[in-house]
Amino acid sequence: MQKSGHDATSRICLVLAKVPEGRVVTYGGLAELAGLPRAARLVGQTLRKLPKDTGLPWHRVINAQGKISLPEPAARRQWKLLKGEGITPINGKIDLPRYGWPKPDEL
DNA sequence: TTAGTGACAGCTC
DNA sequence: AGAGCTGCCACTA
Repeated sequence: MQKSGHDATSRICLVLAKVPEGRVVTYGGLAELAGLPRAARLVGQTLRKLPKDTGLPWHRVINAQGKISLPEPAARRQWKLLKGEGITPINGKIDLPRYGWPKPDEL
């Protein structure tokens, strides 16, 4: 959303916007889908800057461990949003193989 | 232009 | 299984 459309930020937002409800994507995965392999950290920085009124599903982004990477206050909100979409943590973690996106095939 | 930083990931102990 | 260390990429000062 800023300059043109070939900025890392823009591409990340574009891919993020494609993440369907009830699914989640890892930082690394999102980076890769955005054409920025190994740039997981950049995704974090980018998401962090997103305005709060953004329509992007920022809450569907979690780390490769299936956990929230945000600091406490925000972490709770993210969990709540995820649960609101039907995503329930198992043992405090999200089952990526199950909720991960994209998914080549639906069971 | 160089150095420092971060909402990560992967490997090792 | 959990904690720690290192690597990586793009961004900001």
